[in-house]
Parts: sequence; C-alpha cells; structure tokens
Amino acid sequence: MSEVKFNPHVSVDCVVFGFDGKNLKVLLLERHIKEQNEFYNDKKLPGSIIFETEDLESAAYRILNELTGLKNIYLSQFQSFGDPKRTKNPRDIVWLENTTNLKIGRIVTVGYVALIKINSLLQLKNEYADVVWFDVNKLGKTRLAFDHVQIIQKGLAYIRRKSDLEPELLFELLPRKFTISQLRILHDTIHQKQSDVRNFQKKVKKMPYVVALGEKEKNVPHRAANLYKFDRKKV
Amino acid sequence: MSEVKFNPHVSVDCVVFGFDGKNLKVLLLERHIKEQNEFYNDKKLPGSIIFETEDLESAAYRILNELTGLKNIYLSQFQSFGDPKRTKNPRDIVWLENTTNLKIGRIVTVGYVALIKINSLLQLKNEYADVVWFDVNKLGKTRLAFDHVQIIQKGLAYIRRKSDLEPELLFELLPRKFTISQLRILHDTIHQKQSDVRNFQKKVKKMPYVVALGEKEKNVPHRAANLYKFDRKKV
DNA sequence: TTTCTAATTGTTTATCATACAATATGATTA
DNA sequence: TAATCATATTGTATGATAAACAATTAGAAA
Repeated sequence: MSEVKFNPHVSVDCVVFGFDGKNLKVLLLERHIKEQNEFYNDKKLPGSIIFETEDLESAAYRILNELTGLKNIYLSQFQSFGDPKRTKNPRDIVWLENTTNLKIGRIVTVGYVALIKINSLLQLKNEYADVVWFDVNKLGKTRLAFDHVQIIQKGLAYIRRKSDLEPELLFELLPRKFTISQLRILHDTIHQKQSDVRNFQKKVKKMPYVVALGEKEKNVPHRAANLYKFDRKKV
Repeated sequence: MSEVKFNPHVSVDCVVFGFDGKNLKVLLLERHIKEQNEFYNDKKLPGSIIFETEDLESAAYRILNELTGLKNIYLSQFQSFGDPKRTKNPRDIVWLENTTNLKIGRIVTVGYVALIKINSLLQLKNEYADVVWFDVNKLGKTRLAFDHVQIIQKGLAYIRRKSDLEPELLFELLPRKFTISQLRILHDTIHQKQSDVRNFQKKVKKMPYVVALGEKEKNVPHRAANLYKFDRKKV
C-alpha cells in the first residue's frame, strides 16, 4: 500500500441503510477490544479518518467501496458531529490508536447516509468480515462506539425528511424488481405510519418512473403481485 | 485574554441572513490584505477555527455573539466543506497565518446559517468594524475569500428548503411588529415567486401564531396596514 | 372443489391551492 | 374640502389533491 498521510482530526462516518422487506436496517461492524485479558465487544459505524488530500465525499465513497464493493451508491452528507467529549471514551481512544497507529486527540466527524439494496453486498475485505445488518428499532439493545447511536438517529431523521421531498430515493432500498406492496411497506416503515392500500396504489400509478414489467411474483403462497421497476430517466 | 488552544484543522463559518424589506442580505466582513505594498480587498464570511475544547455549535455562537452582541440567535448547521483545495489559495493562507499565528494546512469548515433582524446589530468589536450587508443576488459582483460563495449558495438553498417545512422561521428575519405585506414580500423573496395577495392573506389568517396587535403602521404615505406579531408559543 | 392469503380496484367527501377584481382607507395635493 | 394617489383589505368559484371506506379476483395449498 502506498504511503498516504492521514488527517487524524476529521473523520467520515457512513450510516448505511438497507431494507429487508419488513424493517429498516443499518450496517454495523463488530468491534473487538481486548481489555486486561477480557474481550469487550460492541459495534460501530463504518468510517475512517480522512486522508490529508482527500475530499469528504471521496472519503465516504472510499469507505463504502471497501465495505461493499459497490460503485454508484446513493450518498448524502447530513450532519457533522464535533462534541469534544465524543472521542473521550478510553475504550474508543485505545481502539483508534491501535488501528491507526496515530496519537488521537479530538475528532470531528462528518456523517453521510448511504442507501443500498440489502442483498447487494459484494466483495468484503477481511477487515470488514464482521458486518451485521442491525434493526434501527433495536438500537437500544446493543452497545455502540463513540456517539454512533446519535449519529444513526440523526441520519434516520434526515432520510425521513429527505424522502418526503424526493420519494424516488426509496427505490435505492428496494430490489430491482419490486411489488407495490413492497414499496408501500418500505414507505410506511420510513414514515412511521400505515397507508391505505388503495390510495397508495393510486399514488404509485401516477408516478411515471414506476413502470410495470408485465411479470408477476413467483413462489408466493397466494395471488402473485405484478412486478415493477424504477426508471430514473422518468423522474 | 486567557490561553485558549486552537484546533487549526476545523473551522466554523456563519452565513448570517437579514432582510431589508426588499432583498435578502448576507452579512460579510471586509478583508484587507497587503500584498507587495499593494492592498487587496475582498469579503469573507464571519468564521473562526474552533477551540480544541469547544463544540461546533458553541463556536458558531461565539462568532455570532462577538459579531452582533446578540443572544438567542436562530442557528442551524447545514453542511460541511472539505475540498482539500479550499484552503490552497496563497492569499487565504497568508491571511490565515497572519491572523492566527498558526501554521495552516488543510481546514474542513462546518457551515451554519443564522437568521437575524437586520436592524438588531448591537455591539461591534473593533475587529468587526467592517461589516456589510450584501445582497445575495449580487454575489457575482464581488470577490469572496476561500469557497465562501459556494458556502453562501448552499446556505441559501438550505434556508429555502427549510422554510418550506418550518414557515415560522421567517419571523426571525422580520421586525418584531410587521405587516402581512412585509411577510409576503419576504416569503416571495425566499421562494422566488409572486404570491397572490388575497390567497396569502387567507393563509396567514389561518396561522395561529401570527397575532394582530390592533395597531397600524405610521408614517406611510398611503393607507396604513395592520401590524402583527409572531407568538412562538402558538406554533 | 374448497379454502386461504394477499392483490387489485372506484367512489365519495373533505381539504387545500389557485385564479381572479372591486372597495376601503389614510395621506397628499390641488 | 374635494380629488387623487398608493397600498390595504376582502370573497367566491374551480380544480387538484388527500383521506376514508370494502368487495372482488387470482394463485397456491389443502
């Protein structure tokens, strides 16, 4: 690996969302810390301190590429976090200094939201072997590094607001072929409400960028639904 | 002044908007640079590198307090800017190193939008003597430091989006007592459109937080309009 | 053939956004 | 004091959108 100079004062963290058909999930990495011969486990967001000559968005893409192997990921900066106390937990400091070989002081981190199709993870480097899709409604039930719970909550709020203005953003989370029910359940999950089935159908039929494929679902134990695709050119 | 340790890797810039009754203005500081016995003048956003132990939002409040003397300013983080080239203009580097006495490399800056009543500027420290309210539509006609034009444009886009969702934010820009016409002109300025006078009046009458004062304008050469105030408790 | 599960479809009503112009008021002026 | 000027104030009709509400259909399984 070529010599790259890190800037240990600024980092980028990615809140990667996926949808499993039922719930919204966030991609987390397992972290293992050895503390006085005891192992401590928790989870963290994929992130990295930036290179000295790297743009913020490039850093986010770098992280996502290494993590998922994907190109053309939906990515959007949503907020920066700079509480001086956010990098003061000794466990986090030790972990940082071990993984970066740098003396770490304060780090301001820039939060990005990414949206991917949950089954699209490709090559995973070894360092990203311990990846889990974690239910965003169960964040209270696990331990996260740094202020990553707060970052996820803000990322979630951001994507809720943003998908109101840009509903086409939801298709990043659905399979390439999807049913209107899948779209509705995703929509309802994100907006935390229950839509009327008929009204939702009508609304979708008026979206020129949702086009019927003339195919039906297969292997479902009930009436098969029509399949649709998203056509970005028609947005 | 007590010893405060700066963190020269991260800064905060404030895009302070005001409204003069006609146009949206942004608050800029005049910058004077001596270059080989020639004076070079341009403008910059109020901003500062952060203190090592200071939160981002606290830094923004610190800047605004020193600049305006005001407390309780509407403030909202909107985006961070980290292009490595943004701090590579020699003029900017010289200016930074002269004003901070620090060796400056790359700086990531966090953008905040602030909204104030244009006539409310109070104490101005000497260092902020050269303050101008600059028309946001005339930004092409002046020279700005760093990437401050871009930061202002993004801040403007942010406030446009945000005031759609939170119309009560507009009252930060109006005098304490205002007419519905003033509110409409501000609204139209921000949304870049022309509202129908009657429809706008109806809309305002349905806002419980806009309350009539039972007073009228004075010293206007035409029929005096009713005055209203904004009641935050009724939002 | 029956049953089960989810998919598909229309009508009514209320609400909200838009289009559109005449009259009223206060100050100024002739 | 009457006319004029500039802006404030007000209502109705129409179209578009959102919300409420249930019966029928299709495919798989029993």
